[in-house]
Amino acid sequence: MEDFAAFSGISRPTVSKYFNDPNSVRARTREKIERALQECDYRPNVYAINQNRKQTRNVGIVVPYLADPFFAEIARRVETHVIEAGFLPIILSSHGDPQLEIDNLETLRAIKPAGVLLAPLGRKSNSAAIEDFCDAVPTVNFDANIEGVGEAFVGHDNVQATTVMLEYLTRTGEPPVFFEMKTPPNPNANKRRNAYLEGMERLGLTPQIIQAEGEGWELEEFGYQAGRRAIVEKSLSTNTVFCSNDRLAIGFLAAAYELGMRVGLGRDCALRVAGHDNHPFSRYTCPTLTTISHNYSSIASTSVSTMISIIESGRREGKREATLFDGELIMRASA
Amino acid sequence: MEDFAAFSGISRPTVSKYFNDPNSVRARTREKIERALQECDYRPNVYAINQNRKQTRNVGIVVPYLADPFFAEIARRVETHVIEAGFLPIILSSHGDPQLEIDNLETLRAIKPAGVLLAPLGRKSNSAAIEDFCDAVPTVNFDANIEGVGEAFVGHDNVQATTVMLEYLTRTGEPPVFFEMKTPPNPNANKRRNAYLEGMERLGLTPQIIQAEGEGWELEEFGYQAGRRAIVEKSLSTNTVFCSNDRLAIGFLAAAYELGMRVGLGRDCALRVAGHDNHPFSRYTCPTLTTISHNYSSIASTSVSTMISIIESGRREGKREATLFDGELIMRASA
DNA sequence: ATATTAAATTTACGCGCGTAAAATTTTTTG
DNA sequence: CAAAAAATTTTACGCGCGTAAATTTAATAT
Repeated sequence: MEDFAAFSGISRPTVSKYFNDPNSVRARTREKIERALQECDYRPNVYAINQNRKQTRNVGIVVPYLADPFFAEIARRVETHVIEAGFLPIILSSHGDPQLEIDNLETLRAIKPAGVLLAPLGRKSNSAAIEDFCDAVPTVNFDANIEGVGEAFVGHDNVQATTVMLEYLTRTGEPPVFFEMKTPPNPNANKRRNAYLEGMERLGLTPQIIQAEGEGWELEEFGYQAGRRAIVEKSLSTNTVFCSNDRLAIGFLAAAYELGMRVGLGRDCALRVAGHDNHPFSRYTCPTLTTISHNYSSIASTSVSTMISIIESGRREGKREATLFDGELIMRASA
Repeated sequence: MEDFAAFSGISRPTVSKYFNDPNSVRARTREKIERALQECDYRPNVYAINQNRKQTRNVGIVVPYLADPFFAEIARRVETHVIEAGFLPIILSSHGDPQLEIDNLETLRAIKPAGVLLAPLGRKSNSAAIEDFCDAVPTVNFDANIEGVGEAFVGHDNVQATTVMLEYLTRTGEPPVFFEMKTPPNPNANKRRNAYLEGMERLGLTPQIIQAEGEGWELEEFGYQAGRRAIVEKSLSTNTVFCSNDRLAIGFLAAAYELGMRVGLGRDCALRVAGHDNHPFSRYTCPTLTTISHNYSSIASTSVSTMISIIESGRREGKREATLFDGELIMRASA
């Protein structure tokens, strides 16, 4: 930088200031630096920068399972907002492994991020270790709410969304059976089940819940197995199935197809199937999947803007606010 | 580190040596440091480390589209190998955007990685900029081969794989029509088409190619549109469709389902559909998709080990070797 | 034009570590 | 046991930058 500053005819501290924020120097100075930059291909050393800055411009983004297109989609949107805010996003996936989740947070701690956006695994998360991390680094919790994690929570209103779908299904046909994991990986599933139960009670209907066995993130497989079983054993009390999430629904649809059960709205159909999440693949299932979409765009932008305001204000509020966005019914062919 | 070294009773240079490689210090010294470490929760500053090291332990991994489960899967495997080798993986996705691909390489350049594993976008890649990057950083090219990119290439043998599927399809029924993108995003598609054409000629059969229009990575959508059209207009000369990749096949299956065309092997089926890639979702399509799998595991491990050996030997070979792994036929219900 | 304000410069320090060389201690070998 | 080898310690430097304080220069307002 010394040499580059000499070359550009500007002092090193001013050049340093320029790289910190190009708009913080006079226009003529900026021009001179940028002209020199085009001839010199000099770039400041990030390690030296971050060693001396009080705060880095790194922002960590941790998701439970990046190979799931749902999380890939939300991570992509969050990443875009982080870049637009002038920060450097570092995306890490926990691959469904609680230990890796902690390792990821350790990795992040090492790079001293200005803030972190964390979508935790949920039930299996080591919440003590996560809280410990949140004490050290300003964190915004998103997607799966874990009390006490982070300065704020931004997510999907599972109760509203479940209720909307429940009303739609009951208005247009038989009331739904609820299909979910027996031991769901994250707390959203519990909120959805409870909303189903309360909704059915409110409507004066008898609820039925079918639970798929399985541990891990192979949700399509669990949905397929349990779906197949439910169909073969004729354990569904109505012709309508409301799956706790789209991945289970995808597995259920595969089972129904294999068993020759026609799924959809028509009179020739034996079954209606609905999902939840508006998974990127739900548009291409057979039949296309009726589901409820998260407000991906609002969740991503609010998560990031909340994070930025915490970073910039520098204050860690005592109150932890939870912001929920309504889901949107996506009517397709399956229900 | 000064303070921690004093606390542990070991000199700072030796502590530094320990963090560089715990096995490089005497066992008793190591024990003393690790005992101190349990009480002190000291951790070295990565920025100071990387500023002074001749080489970092960072390894960049760049994939064209992480929201595609295929790339998520391969990236996950590569990542695991990189961690096992004692390096820190940095995964970046180009999100299908050539400019972002270049930006990602710039980001990587800033962190001075020991090496980079690059799966390029392909046709749209700014190959001049990529070559420029490869001159500066030891790079291994994987998945999509672009001549001149990187020190080595590791990938899938598209010709062998296509040939195997072609033989399987012709032995078990009518010869396939080839279904692909009109302007495929990467060079693998061209290899597959050519292998199809050569294979058909060798078998004395008349090839037919149907091309889907579209730009970008919404392959299911393009497959759906073109598939629907081909079925409606009855432009398929046989009852068998060999899709250039599974995502197109997923779209094609959606079209066939919607139009009431039963897909599969049985006598009651009107159409056979095969894919290529063994996409993570191909197990859950309706019907399940017959396809050809990459040797994911070998491709990932060989990419990484090639990279490591280049890093450790320090030499940048003049010769650029290409390693191809055979595909494996995955027989499922669709063909 | 002068006074005021804003920006740039000069000078200097220190971040936390890697690393090198020489001196010392400890371990291994014969 | 002495000699050789290996590991550690001591001492010292510098990486490339952020940043602070005091000073000088340039831009703006009166």
